[in-house]
Amino acid sequence: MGKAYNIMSATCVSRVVLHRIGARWTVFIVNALEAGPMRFTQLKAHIRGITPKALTETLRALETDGLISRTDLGGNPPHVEYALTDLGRSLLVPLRAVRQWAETHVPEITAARERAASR
Amino acid sequence: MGKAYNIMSATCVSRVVLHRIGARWTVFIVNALEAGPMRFTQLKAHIRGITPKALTETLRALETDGLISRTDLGGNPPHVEYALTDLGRSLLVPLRAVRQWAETHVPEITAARERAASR
DNA sequence: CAGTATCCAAGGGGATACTG
DNA sequence: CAGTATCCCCTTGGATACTG
Repeated sequence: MGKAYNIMSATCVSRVVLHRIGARWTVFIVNALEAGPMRFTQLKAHIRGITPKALTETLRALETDGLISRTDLGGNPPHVEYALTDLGRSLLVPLRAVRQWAETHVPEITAARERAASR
Repeated sequence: MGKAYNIMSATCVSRVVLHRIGARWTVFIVNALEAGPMRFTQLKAHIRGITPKALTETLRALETDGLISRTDLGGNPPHVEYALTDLGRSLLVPLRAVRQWAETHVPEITAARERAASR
């Protein structure tokens, strides 16, 4: 790993990033926001199966790390918009690399699993 | 996402890959094996803090997906070697992209967290 | 609309001890 | 050496209902 960071540390940022990316809903949200800002309910509708609780938690986590922004436009009924920050948008690059890899190697992974299952 | 795969599916391979990468010990093992094959105890010593249970589980999972190979060389005491497969080695590429991103953006993430914490 | 509040189940992961 | 076997905790995440 990079000499400046200790990958074994629980607080190592690489680790945290990996973990956040691997979290249940992160990529869905980041991906949804790639097209532009979205409101809470829009996201909930777009990401089928997510509960408000999970959506809130993931949004807060992403906001904490500066990957998305939350803008309260006030009014009644409320109007809140979530958007990718520049930092969040830059994350799309490595994310695409992973997805690319995953899609390229689906056959190999599937084959490996079937081999493992039939044993 | 790629048109051929349904990312919302629980069994979507992209999802599983992300999850596996994000798992606690995966990157440690993959990274350790980059230098060459290793034995169980070598890995355990190299990856400080890992318990035999966690090591076994992660190795099995990686083997199931065809990312590493397990070779029993027999004998007594036993001699088992783990190595990256070609597939596993290819995973190093997107993994490096993520790490690169993480290390590049450490300052921004840290700053965002401190901003979030002081509120 | 944009969330909170609860409750609950599953399992990931750690600590420790033991074995073929 | 290369694992198993337990036990236990605690976080993640789902379901459901409610609110300013």
